[in-house]
Order: sequence, then structure tokens, then C-alpha cells
Amino acid sequence: MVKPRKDTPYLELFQMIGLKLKKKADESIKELGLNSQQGKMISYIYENQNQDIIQKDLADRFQLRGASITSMLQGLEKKGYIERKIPANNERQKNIYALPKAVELIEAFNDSFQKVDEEIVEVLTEEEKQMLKELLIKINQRL
Amino acid sequence: MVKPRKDTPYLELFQMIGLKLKKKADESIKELGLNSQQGKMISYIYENQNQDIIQKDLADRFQLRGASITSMLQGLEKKGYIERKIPANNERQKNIYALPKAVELIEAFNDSFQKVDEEIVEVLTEEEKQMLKELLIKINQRL
DNA sequence: TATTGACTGTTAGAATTCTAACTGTTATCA
DNA sequence: TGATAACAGTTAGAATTCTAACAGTCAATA
Repeated sequence: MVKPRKDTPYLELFQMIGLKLKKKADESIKELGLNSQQGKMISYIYENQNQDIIQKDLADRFQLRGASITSMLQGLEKKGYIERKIPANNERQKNIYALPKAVELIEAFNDSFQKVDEEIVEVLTEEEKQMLKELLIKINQRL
Repeated sequence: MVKPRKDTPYLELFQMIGLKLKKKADESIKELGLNSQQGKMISYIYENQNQDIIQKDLADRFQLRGASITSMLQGLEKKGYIERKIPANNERQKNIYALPKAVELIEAFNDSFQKVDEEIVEVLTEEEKQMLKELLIKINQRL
């Protein structure tokens, strides 16, 4: 006989919400010909390209393995959204830069993502929104 | 020129937390020879098998396509964790049941998942935990 | 009741991410 | 300084989920 669980765990809530949001985000930028992961990757590269980001930084930021980043960036490079350059001071690394074709899309990505963001909290009061953001930041930092 | 974003959006927080939790959950039940998705699926089937659940219910609950459920259940069936029976009253459907081999594992799954659950909120006070759960439930319901 | 449309599940093939093994470069320190 | 370890990225192949097209069954209704 297995013990019944007490109530909906945080784990389950976070994962259900996360999956629903992923679908919404994918849906919202589908017409641009990329998925939400690629959109966020491009935005992140654009915003950080002055700071010599390398593939490992992307792997850490997006919780992906190095091999997945390689595969993803090879795709984005082939389609002309980004370029990768080996820096002079360290031949192991590759710095990542957004190309004009990507920059054109970023405004549209960000608008789409912001709409999803508003949907998430539209059932909350201003106070609740504030509280939620604080709690999420605290959890995310320590996890 | 692209507008800079104001601050970390809810979308990003939820997805970062969700991904970190998935890794933790996968890690925590890896030794049992399954991944966290399979573990949750088996637990869910066990807890609901008296209510004539069908594959479509699982697809809705886990935010997966019908085809993915087919593939996943074929795997679990082949390994002897579950069985699928076509009910007498509707030959389109298949009811899903957990087999003894699965039931043995469920206690261990639940323990592992509960540990992850405690990690999530260990940085919060009791009041904050309470508040967080309410907010998450509210968001999840309307999403 | 015969037809049409909706529902449930499956298959084939593509996309994404994973693990494990590997190459080449840089850092450490005996 | 020379050997060894750590680091960054790549490749090959497996696992998981997806889309699109499909088959069989059930429901609605003309």
C-alpha cells in the first residue's frame, strides 16, 4: 500500500506552469520561423555580445549541455542569425555575436514574450505580482 | 536599435526554475532506471487507475501530444510497469493500469520528489510558502 | 438510418537534447 | 619545464517529443 500524497507539490505546480508557458511562448513566435528557445537565445546573445560571451555561458544560462549548444548554434549560424569567432587570447573558446538578420527579429520576440508575461499574472493584484516576483527571484537564486 | 528589457520577466523566472527542477528530479530518481517524467506518469496512473483514465487524460495532464503518450506508454508497457486494456464500452479508448513492478517503485519516487519539493522552498518562511502556493495555484488554474 | 464529423490512438519521420567519447588548448605544479 | 589535469567545443548515436497523415470507432443529424 502506497501513502497518498498530501497536496499539489511545488514541484508539480512549477512544472505544469513551466510547460504551459513554453507552449504559449512557442505558439506566440511560431510565425517568425523559430521556436521560443531559439528566440530567447538570440535575444540573450544580442544583449550580451559586448561582454565576450562564449558557448559555455549559454549552456549555464539555458540549462543545456555543451553538445546541445553546439547543435543549436550551428543551426542558427547556418541560417545567418549569428556568427562565432575564436578570440585571439584563447583558442579553445568561441565568442558569439548576433547578425543584422537576428536583430530585426528581436523587437518582435520581445513583444511576444511580454504578452505572455502579462498573461501569466493577469489574475493577480499589484501586490500579489510584487510578492510573486520577489519569491521567484529568491527561489531561483538559491536553486 | 532595440529597446532594453525592464527586468527579469515572470516567463523567464518560471522557465529557469522549471528547468532546474527538472534536472534535480531526473537526478534524484536516475538510480531507479527511469526519468522523472516516467516516474510522475507511473505515480499518476497508480493514483487514478480506479477512475478509468485513458491516454488522452495523460496527454492533458502532462501537456504532451497523443503521439508522445503512445510512445511513452509503449515503452513502459514493454518494461512491464503498466498495462493497457480496451474497455468494453468504447473500443477507441485504452484504460491504463499500474502493474506490481511499478507499485514497488512509487514509494521511492514520491520520497525523491518530496525531497526536491522541500529544497524548492527551504529559503522561504512559513508565511511565504503559504503565499507562494496560493499564487501558483491561482496562476496554474487560469493559464 | 446513412452520412458526416468528432474522437482516440498509432505510425513515420523530423527536431531537440542527452550521454559518452574525443580533439585541441590552456593552466597547474612537482 | 614537462607531465598532467582542467577546460571548451565537437561528434556520433540514443532518447524524447513533435507534426502530419492515417485507421478505426462513436456521435450527431439531415
